[in-house]
Amino acid sequence: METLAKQSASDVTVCLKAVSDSTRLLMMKLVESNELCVCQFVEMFDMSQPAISQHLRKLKHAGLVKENRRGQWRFYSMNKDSVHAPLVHDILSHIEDSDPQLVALRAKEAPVDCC
Amino acid sequence: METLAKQSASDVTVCLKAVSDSTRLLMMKLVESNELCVCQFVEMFDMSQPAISQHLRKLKHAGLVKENRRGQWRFYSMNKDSVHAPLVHDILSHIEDSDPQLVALRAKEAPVDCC
DNA sequence: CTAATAAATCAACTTTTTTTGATTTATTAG
DNA sequence: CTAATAAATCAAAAAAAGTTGATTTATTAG
Repeated sequence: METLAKQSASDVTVCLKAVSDSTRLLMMKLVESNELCVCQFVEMFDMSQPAISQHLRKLKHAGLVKENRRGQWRFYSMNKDSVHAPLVHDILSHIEDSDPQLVALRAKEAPVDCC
Repeated sequence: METLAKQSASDVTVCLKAVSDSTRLLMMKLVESNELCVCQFVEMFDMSQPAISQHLRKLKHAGLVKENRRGQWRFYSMNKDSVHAPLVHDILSHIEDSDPQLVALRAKEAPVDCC
């Protein structure tokens, strides 16, 4: 539990709304330690590209992830400078590493040039 | 941050969905230290009785609150025995006590026989 | 320049969530 | 028992969120 950097209830709500969807919650868990590109998310979650982009847009809008363009790819990683970062970190710490969904996703992690 | 009692990602999602609404998030904050009845919530949030009941139903369904009947009133308080309790506690700890919405709600806290 | 690829955006559609008004259930007081 | 009050439930309406297919933008490779 982060004791510093408390936020307003409405800021906390913004963060919770961004993360209260299982796709986006898992995205945050994956991106906590990794940088992933859109095409990798598409492969891992087996979802359409626009659907993945919309989820990433929500996370980016809430300031939870940052975008990094390299070549034709856009990489996403956790924005550790966000006001929400301590809260997100706390939330993610409640997910067990042995979680079956998470394990399955990581097993499907393809190389960047997957697409 | 609770280090014990980790949960599956889908359990965490259930908890986050319950709490990712500003009314319900504030309800949890109020109920963390207090026991409140439906009519008090109605007064404080200035919402219809069925709307309040539906929010409480969601929180109860997720196991976040427990109901206590006394006379014609039903009191709600945080369910500290829930698997989600440590996560909820962590989330609530990110809300500043000086939060204007929270302060306004507490100022409106009426006695139990308000209705 | 042209073709190919990655990913954003957009509008339409679908699904889920929230709110409302009406009704029902349950408890208390007379 | 009857009247009054608290709060749940229900079905319908409204609002918000998620998904899809098509299109656009941008970058890279030839």
